Amino acid sequence: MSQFQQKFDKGIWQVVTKIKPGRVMSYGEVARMAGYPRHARMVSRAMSRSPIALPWHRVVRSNRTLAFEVDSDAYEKQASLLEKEGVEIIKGKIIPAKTDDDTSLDELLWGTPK
DNA sequence: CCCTTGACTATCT
DNA sequence: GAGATAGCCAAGG
Repeated sequence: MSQFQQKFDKGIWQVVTKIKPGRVMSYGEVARMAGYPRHARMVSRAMSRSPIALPWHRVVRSNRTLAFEVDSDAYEKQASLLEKEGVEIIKGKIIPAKTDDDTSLDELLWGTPK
């Protein structure tokens, strides 16, 4: 396993685990937050390799749709996990659940309020 | 080394 | 809004 992978994976996991229930982030956003711009495609790789339980279902495409084929088992699985958290999926589009907590992910990770 | 593969994105028709 | 297109970049053959 390359050294890049080890560092990258760790960064990605750290970001993904901090996504709150009912909220979602795109692959590109996760990659950027972890400090790896333009590595959206690597995010999926990192998640499938995760040794720990990861809320992978909260990571979606930038256009707010699931990254799997609509008919696939994986799609149904992710959709049900999200709906269980109050997320709505209408016409394939993801509508995040309402929350009172407006703390941004940036604050959670870097403690730097806007 | 060259080529293909993605749980991706941004942009243009 | 749906397709097509062109970037993207590490991994694996």
